[in-house]
Amino acid sequence: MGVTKRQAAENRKAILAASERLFRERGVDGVGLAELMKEAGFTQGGFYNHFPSKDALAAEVVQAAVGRASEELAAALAGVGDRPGATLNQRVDRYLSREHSRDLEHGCAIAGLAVDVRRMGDVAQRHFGEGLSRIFDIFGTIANSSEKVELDQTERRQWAIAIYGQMIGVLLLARSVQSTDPALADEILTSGKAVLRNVKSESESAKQRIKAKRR
Amino acid sequence: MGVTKRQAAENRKAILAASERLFRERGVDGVGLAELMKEAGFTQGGFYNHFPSKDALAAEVVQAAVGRASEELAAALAGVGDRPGATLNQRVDRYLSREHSRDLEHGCAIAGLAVDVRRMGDVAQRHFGEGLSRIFDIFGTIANSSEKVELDQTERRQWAIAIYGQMIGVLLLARSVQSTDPALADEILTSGKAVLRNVKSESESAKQRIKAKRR
DNA sequence: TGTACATCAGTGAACGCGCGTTCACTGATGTAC
DNA sequence: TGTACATCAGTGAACGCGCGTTCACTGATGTAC
Repeated sequence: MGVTKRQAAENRKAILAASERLFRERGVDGVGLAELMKEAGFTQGGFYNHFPSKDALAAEVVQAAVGRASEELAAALAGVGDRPGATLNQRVDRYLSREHSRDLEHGCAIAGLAVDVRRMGDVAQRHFGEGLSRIFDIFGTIANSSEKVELDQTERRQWAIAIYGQMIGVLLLARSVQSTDPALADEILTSGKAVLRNVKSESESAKQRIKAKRR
Repeated sequence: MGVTKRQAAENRKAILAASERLFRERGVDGVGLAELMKEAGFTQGGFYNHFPSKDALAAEVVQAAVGRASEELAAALAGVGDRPGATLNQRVDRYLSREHSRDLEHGCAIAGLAVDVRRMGDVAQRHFGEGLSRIFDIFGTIANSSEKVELDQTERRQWAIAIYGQMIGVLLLARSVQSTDPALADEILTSGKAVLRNVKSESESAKQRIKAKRR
């Protein structure tokens, strides 16, 4: 229909954004290209002007989503961005909030894509792994906010992996039942928050153990 | 072809078993009925002699899988079954082992189905929720194996939810990258085990916090 | 700056294919007498 | 116990449908002169 290059680039972004929403909600196999293009505001045939295949789209969606996730985390922990200086406790409370649990489309990209990425192509999975590894490093910078035990970078990563894993596991369990048993979902979130409360002290024993294991 | 009632019942079980394997590996949307029936040793048309729809099959697969999971857990913790008296540490080590991480078809049903069940019908999701809740209660019985802090049944559930959530989250993160970055997958599993080592002491602070919150 | 033409993002129909489901048919099993 | 018939698990072809992908076409944008 004739469109400026700038407009075409924006349309491409619209397709990526629509795809991410739909893929998170229903999985890559759960959405067809026709619906996906309609959601972005276009007709089916135009898809291949922007992406060589559905698989390539999925890979780019993953790359963009985890890239954004790691940037947002870095910004939040640096005290800049729209939520400056959020403490770890606040982060946990928000992460395990009912709102985040129910917002599949915009929530944590790692939790939203972790299982599905296993069924995407290798390129998507590599992008995911790179983002995940970055996030572990960034998240690990919180570890030394308690002074009782100081961890080096490798140890901080171990700590980050275990705590981040716990947050994701609790979130995914809550999501798995929230539409048919919201009370159970709430109980799961609340229990996770109770145990993760004051993560600094919670993780002191974890830190001790990491230290002990490395000697 | 004419088959005894006993044989027909066994064939039905074969369809369920094949479906569970394929659904865990590729998701319900990732497998067609033709392939599924072939895997079970039959032709496509016979499917509807056993199940009213693919959706009903998925629901029954979930029910059977989580039912078996909770029974096995109960048996293991009671010190009977083929792995009598396994300590919690041993359980964690096995749960976060490379072998369990790579055995998608036969491993923990909760971890294997948690995300997919969200996209199945309500019946499947309700079966999952019931099994999950049962597992929390059973798993919670380990909580009092340390004598420092005694928890009542409600508190033990909170503890179980958080620890089980951590195990599942770490496992799912490892699985998400294991085919393209096995080293990262191993690092995730190892980190999870390091932090969960001696879960009794790890969870002492969690228990303290649960107690403190309830007063 | 104005004209002529190539580019290429968009449309919408079509492709072959596999999907979930239905159906007519087969023939050993299971039942009624 | 033996015969006649109903049942129903299994087969394999067919149904309409939506899938990912391809294609001919359109027409404003972008470029060459």
